Amino acid sequence: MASLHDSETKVPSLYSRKEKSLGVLCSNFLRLYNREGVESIGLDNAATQLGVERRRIYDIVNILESVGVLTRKAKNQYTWKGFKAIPHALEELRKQASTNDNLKMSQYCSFGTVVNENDYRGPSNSNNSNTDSHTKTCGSYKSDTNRKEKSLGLLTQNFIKLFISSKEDLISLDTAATALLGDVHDPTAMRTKVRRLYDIANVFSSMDLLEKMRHPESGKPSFRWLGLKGHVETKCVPLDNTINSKRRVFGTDISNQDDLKLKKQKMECLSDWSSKEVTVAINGNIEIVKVECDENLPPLPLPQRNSKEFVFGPFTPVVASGVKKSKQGQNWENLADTYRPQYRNKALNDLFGHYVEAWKSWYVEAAEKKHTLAFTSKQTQAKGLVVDDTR
DNA sequence: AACTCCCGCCAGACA
DNA sequence: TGTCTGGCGGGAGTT
Repeated sequence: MASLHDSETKVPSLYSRKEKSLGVLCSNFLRLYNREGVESIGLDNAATQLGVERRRIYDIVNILESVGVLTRKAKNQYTWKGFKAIPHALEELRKQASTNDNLKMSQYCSFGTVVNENDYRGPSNSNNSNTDSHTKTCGSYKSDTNRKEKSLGLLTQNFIKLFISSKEDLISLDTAATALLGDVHDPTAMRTKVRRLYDIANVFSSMDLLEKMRHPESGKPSFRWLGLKGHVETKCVPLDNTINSKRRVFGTDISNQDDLKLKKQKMECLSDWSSKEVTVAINGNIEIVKVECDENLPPLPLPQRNSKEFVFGPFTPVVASGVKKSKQGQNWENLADTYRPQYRNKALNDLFGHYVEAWKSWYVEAAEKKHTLAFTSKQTQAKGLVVDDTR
């Protein structure tokens, strides 16, 4: 019996699963709050503004909190710290990963014992004394600890630590789940853990902290840690070839050299985040550029305000190949004809392409009409002359 | 078929 | 007791 939910009877709906993804939600969240003047975030407000359920906001907030982007202030209230807080949070994680006695750094770390009441004081408080309500007094501590051990925030931090301390550059979520679960061989637990890792990975991917690709050997979907520096470099696509972007197309291969280079970067990400200079690709050349890394660190999802070379955020267009920086007196019509920004966001790219095509066809149509009009007016003029002639 | 991950139930914490 | 928080896994969409 066909139901309304049968695919055959489904009207082409406007519903898009992708539009509801945590990654997209995170991008929207950051666009909403990652700007000057934002200090406090209300969860209700966020949910309303973004048009999503509160439950989804908790997911985003917990993940962002674990990398220091915001901190819990009170019930329903968070303090916006911004991306400038990420370096410090990651440095803390790196320290924890390197000093924690419980960490067993074999091929992958076992994080099953990372958490104890001393280690985990809530996602964001690696740097504070934590008077937060997350820290409970003895009464509910035992049961709470168990809950905390499984929290998304902690899982996020351990996930990051896994990348930091792992010898592997690419880690599949299965591998990560196994490492994070310890010796548990429960398929249900595995599936649950992988689900959560997908959530985290989507958020980090949208922030360009993480990159998804296929493992060259196993062919399995895997993730590569980019970090902030990787982020900056990833954003700066060599102008001579957009395909050379560090952001690979899903499933493409990685050369060993790339692997080595990026692995090196991975560690540099953590030590150099406070650096005032970063390496960027400008017009195909690698250049050192000064940046304000602290309070003036450019907001991630917003287009760069000062530098033309920096490209931040998933919606920022990437300069197409062969297009040099605009010179004075440039032929803008030619530029419009040859230059099409390559939006990283496929939807935007498609949309832009659509508008370009529409504009072109409109232009052609208009030109034709103009031509026809001129032609017919000439004809009528000529006819008029003829008529006059016949008069 | 495997991968991906949205969605919302529901239990525990909190006011 | 009502509300907030968020772990969890079913199952639908995507590849």
